[in-house]
Amino acid sequence: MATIYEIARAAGVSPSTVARALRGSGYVSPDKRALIQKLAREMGYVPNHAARSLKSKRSQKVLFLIPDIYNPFYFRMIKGATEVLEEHQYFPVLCHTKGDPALEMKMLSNLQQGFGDGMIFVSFDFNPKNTAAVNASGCPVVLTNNYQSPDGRDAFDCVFVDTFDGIRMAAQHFISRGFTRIGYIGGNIATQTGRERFSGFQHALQQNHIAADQRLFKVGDFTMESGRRAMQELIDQRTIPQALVVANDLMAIGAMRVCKEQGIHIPGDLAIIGMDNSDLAQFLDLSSIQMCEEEIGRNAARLLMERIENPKLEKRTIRLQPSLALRKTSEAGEAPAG
Amino acid sequence: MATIYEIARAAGVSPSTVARALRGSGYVSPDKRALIQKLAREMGYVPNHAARSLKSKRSQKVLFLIPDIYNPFYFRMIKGATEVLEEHQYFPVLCHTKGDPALEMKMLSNLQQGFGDGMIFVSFDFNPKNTAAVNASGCPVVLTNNYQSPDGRDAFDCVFVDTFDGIRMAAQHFISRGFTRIGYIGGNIATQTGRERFSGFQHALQQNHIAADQRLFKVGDFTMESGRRAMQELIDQRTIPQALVVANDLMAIGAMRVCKEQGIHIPGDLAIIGMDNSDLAQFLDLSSIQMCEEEIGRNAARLLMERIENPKLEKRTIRLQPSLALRKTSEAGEAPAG
DNA sequence: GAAACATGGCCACCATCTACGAAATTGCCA
DNA sequence: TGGCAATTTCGTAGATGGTGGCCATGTTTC
Repeated sequence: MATIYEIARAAGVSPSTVARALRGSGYVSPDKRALIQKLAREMGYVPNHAARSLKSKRSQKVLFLIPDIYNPFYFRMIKGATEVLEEHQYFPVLCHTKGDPALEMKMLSNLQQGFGDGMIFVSFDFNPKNTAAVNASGCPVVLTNNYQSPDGRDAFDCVFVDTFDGIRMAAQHFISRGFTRIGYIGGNIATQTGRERFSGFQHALQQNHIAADQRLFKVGDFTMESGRRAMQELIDQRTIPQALVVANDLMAIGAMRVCKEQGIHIPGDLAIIGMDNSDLAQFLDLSSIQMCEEEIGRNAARLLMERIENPKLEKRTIRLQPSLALRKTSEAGEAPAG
Repeated sequence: MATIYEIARAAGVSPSTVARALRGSGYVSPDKRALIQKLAREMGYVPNHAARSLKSKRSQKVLFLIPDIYNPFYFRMIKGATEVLEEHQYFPVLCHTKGDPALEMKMLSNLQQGFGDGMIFVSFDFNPKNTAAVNASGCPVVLTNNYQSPDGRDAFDCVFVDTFDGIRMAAQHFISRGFTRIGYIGGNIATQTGRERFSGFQHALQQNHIAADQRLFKVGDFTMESGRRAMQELIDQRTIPQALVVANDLMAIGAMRVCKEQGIHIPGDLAIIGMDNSDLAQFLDLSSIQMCEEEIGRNAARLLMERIENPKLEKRTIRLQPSLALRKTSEAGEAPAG
C-alpha cells in the first residue's frame, strides 16, 4: 500500500533517493539508506508491479498457451517449465485455448498487450494463421511439441520430441532381441501424429531388412477400447506377433487386457511396448516410450528465457530424444506359463 | 506496439479522444469514432496491459499458490477454477510453493505488489504466520482445502471438502448393508488430515452403536506400500473385516494387491472403498470417495471473483459434500469365487 | 585551487484513463 | 433571426508508482 513517496516524506528525502536506496543503485549515504530500508520495512512497502513493469517493460510472466488444461502430458510440461522459470523469477500464466483456433488467436493478442514477456505455445494445429500471428507479435515465443517448420527453416524457437525415433527405438529393441514378427497398433495415418509414428516403425523394419506384414499392423484411435479391438483382430486372424509396439499406453493396456482374458501370456507369448510412459504404464509394469514432457517444458522455458534476455539470438530447434522405459511387459521372456 | 498517441496523431485528434472512442465512454462524434477505430485496427493497436493496470489497479490475474504442482488433485482444482476465471476474463498465475513456508511467505508478498488481484491459497500447513500475512496483505484471498478457522469465526473466505463426512458416508454405506466388522486404514492421527478422517469413521460406528475393534484400525502413510503392510497385518492377525474403508486410493490399491496375491476375493470376501477417486481407482474399478476437486476450484474462484468485485462482502465458508463413487470393489457380493 | 567524487533533488518518461472545462453545436422561444 | 441554455465534442492537465538521467551542491584529495 505504501509508495516510495510516502516513505520519502517519512524519511525527509526525495522519492528518487528512496528508489535508489531500495534498489541499491546510485549513491545514497549509508545512514539514509539504513533509515529508508527500516521505514520501508516498517511501513510494509512492496514495489508496485504494474508501475515497475510499465517502466521496465518486463512483467515477469510467461504465457502458457495450452489446448487442454486437464491433460497430464501438459501438466508435466508445465512442471518442467516452471522449474526453469522460477530460477529466473518468472511465473507461468495459464491460458487455456481448448484447442479452439479463435481463442488461440485472442490469447496471442494478449502477448502484445504486455500480458506476459513471452509465450510457450502448444497447439493441436500449428497453421499459417496462428504462426503468422506469432510472428506479427514480434514477441518471444517458443513452439512446442508438434510444430514443423513448413520449409525446414527455423522461423521459430521450437522444442519437440522425436516420436518417430521413439517408435523406431522400440521396434529396434525387439529386433535386436531377435524378433522378426513384430506387430504395430498405431493411430490414423491421415493425422500427422499417426503418420510420424508409423514411419518410425517402418523405418526400423527396413533398416533391418525385415519384410512388412500388413496383417500385423492395426489402426486405433488412442483409446483403450480401440486397443482391445486391434488385439482381438490379431487374435482372430491367428497372427499373433512375437512382439507389439503400440503408439500409446492406453491402447497397449487395452491390448494387454484382451491377452489376459484369453490366456496370452505377457511377455512370454507376446512382448509389448507402449508409448507415453503414463502413470498407468508405471502402475501396470508396461514398458513404454518415455516422452520426457518435463524435459520439453524445461527446454522451452530455457529457450524462452534466453530469447527474452537476448532477442537477437538465432532461432533454435531442440529435438529431444525419447527413451525406453523397459518394464515387465517386454522382459526377455522365460517360457510361457501355459 | 502502437499507442493511443500515435493513433491520435494519425487521426488528428487528441489522445484522450482516442481513449474515449476506443473505450466507448464519453462523447465522441460518430465519424471520428469510426475513423479512430479503423486506424486502431489498421495499426494493430492493443492497449498496454501494464499501463492499464497501473491506472485501473486491476491485473486480470489471480495467483494460485499451490504446494505441489504435479499433483492431480491440485491440477483438477486449477481446472475447475480456470473455468470460472475465464468467464470473468481472469487468468491463473501459478506460484509453486513446494510446501516450503518461506517460499509461501515470499509469494504472499507478490500479492501486495499487484502481481495479481487476488489469490487462491492452498497450503499443507495453514498457521498463524501465513494467515496473518494474508490478512496483512488486505487483498482478496480464498483459502482452500484444509484451512480451519482457529476460533470458528470466518476470518477468511474458505472452501473445503468435508473429508470427515466422506469417510463417514463410506462407513455408513457398509453399515447400511449390514456389515458390522468394518476395518479402517488411515493416516497418522497426529496430522489434522489423519485425525479428521478417522473421526468420520468413528462417528459412523458410534451413530450405529457398533463397538470399535481396535485391531481393525491400521495406520499408513498414504503410500501403496503402507497399504500393503496394513492389509498384511490384518491378514496375519486373522482379523480380516467384512469391509474396509481406506483413507486414500493408493493405500487401498496396496491392500487390494495383497488380497489378490493371497486369494482374498474382492468384493466377495472383503469390500473396499478408497478415497480420492483417482484415475487409478477408476481404472481398477475401486470404489472411492469423490473429493470433487474441480468443484473446490470453481467455488474458490467464484468466491474470489465476488470478493474482488465487492471487498465488503461478509467472509464465507463453503463446505463441499463429497460423494461416493461406487464401483466393483464394494458391490453387493455374490458368494466368493474361491 | 582544481579535479574527482559523493550525494540527492528535480523532472521526464512509461501508456492509459478521466475530471474538468473550453469550445462548438443544437434547440427553443421570443 | 437573435439570444440563451442545454447538450455535445474534444483537448488540457493531471494522476497512477517507479525509474533513471541530469545537474546542482557538497565533500574530499592532491
